[in-house]
Amino acid sequence: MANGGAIAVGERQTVAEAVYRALKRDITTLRHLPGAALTEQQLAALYGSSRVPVREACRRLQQENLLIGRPYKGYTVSQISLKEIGDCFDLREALECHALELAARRAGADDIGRLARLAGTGYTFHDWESYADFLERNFDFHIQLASLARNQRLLSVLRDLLGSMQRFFFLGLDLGDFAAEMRAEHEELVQLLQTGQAPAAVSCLRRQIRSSRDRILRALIDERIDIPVE
Amino acid sequence: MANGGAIAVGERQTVAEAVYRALKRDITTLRHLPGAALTEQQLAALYGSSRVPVREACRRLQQENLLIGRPYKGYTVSQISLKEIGDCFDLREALECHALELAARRAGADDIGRLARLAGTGYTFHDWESYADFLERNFDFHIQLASLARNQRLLSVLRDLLGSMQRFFFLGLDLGDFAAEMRAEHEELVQLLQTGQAPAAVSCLRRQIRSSRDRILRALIDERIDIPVE
DNA sequence: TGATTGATTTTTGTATACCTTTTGTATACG
DNA sequence: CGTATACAAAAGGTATACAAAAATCAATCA
Repeated sequence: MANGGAIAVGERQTVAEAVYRALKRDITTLRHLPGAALTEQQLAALYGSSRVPVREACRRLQQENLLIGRPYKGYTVSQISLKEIGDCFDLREALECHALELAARRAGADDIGRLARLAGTGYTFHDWESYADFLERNFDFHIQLASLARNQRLLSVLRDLLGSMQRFFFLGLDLGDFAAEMRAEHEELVQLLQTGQAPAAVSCLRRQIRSSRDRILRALIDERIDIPVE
Repeated sequence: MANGGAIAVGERQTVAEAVYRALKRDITTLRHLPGAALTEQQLAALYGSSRVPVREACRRLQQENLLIGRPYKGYTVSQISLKEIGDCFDLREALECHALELAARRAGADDIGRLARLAGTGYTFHDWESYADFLERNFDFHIQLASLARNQRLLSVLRDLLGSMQRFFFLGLDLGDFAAEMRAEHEELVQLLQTGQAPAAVSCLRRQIRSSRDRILRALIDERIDIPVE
């Protein structure tokens, strides 16, 4: 389930919320490419509303670092740079590993069971539709993992961070078939948690996050995708 | 905030930005108490604008966890609970300590010098005006510290987090005179950094953050301030 | 020829009016 | 007496119109 923001599940669907979701989806699935220039009017026409809900959506995405708005100039989809990928993964590692350390002390067996059910997901290589689906499940897995720590604030920060990193993964998925690899990683992690090996689980997670970063970077280099260093 | 809400020189100031700053200041200085109900109309009248800029400010503060808004219902100033204080300090410790570990590897001498200049600040006990000033400088100190890590994303997350924690400190300052203590802590930290003792600096920072949390919690208990557990 | 200035255009910023949703209340009905 | 329903009040949600700021471009002057 997407619900990327800190919004309650049963929330009423307002136009602003719909535009936010649609725009975020189009950014993370690279329909709006990094660096693309967007104006409120264009977006209002594209998503079929007036400027007001569009504006609200843009402001939210701006705060999530997916859009950059400049006064009286319009919005630009954030660039993906090597440095930004590195920064995000570094922060992610710190947050998730810390969460997992807490989780090992606080989580119950049923919590871990719920996690296990989210672990076994994959995707079909070159099936563009299945990417979005997989990324959503992968997102849920990591959020569920972090929620074991029972720290709402940490969870909300991680939600935003992972949300803004989705498009990195989207880039990576199409450049190599990692479905089996990632699935195995998830299951290994769950196994370690279920058998109570907390420190091993943390270093396992750390290893996985780093290899996830390296997969993306390697794929970018191999395919000669040209993205700015900084 | 440092200049009492006056317009910074050379800085672009829209009405929405002004309302945002003013409202945030009034929330962090406890002029709007936790749990207070606010409506867009009230705020528009209070800050002298129409509902549109107020709305934008409220959305930003909502995303920063200072306001809670429910569709068609209005806004509520976020409650301060013991659990939330704990969560925030825990997250802060993870973020700042991680930043400091990176900083020790990446910072130059001039960076640390800039930090040293921000360390030596205090406040006057029971001088309400000096609290806001001190908190602003303290904020700058910790942001400057984290910026040594050269991770923009981490910095931006920490900014939001510390911003939403300001009112905790505001509560704490009025309940005890910690000016000298905090100043000494800052200077000890700078000293360790200048002499290149990275691991000692990290554990020093960790100790300081925990004692900051304990000061606040102890003050709340001593003064029999009644805040919800969760 | 180059720079400067002023009009024009583009785009966001703000105010206002109106719509939708929610909630509370009063009244009628079982 | 309780419940249901309808209506009204309150609040945010949305659309539209207009203002203000910034960029652009052309015309003019040194």
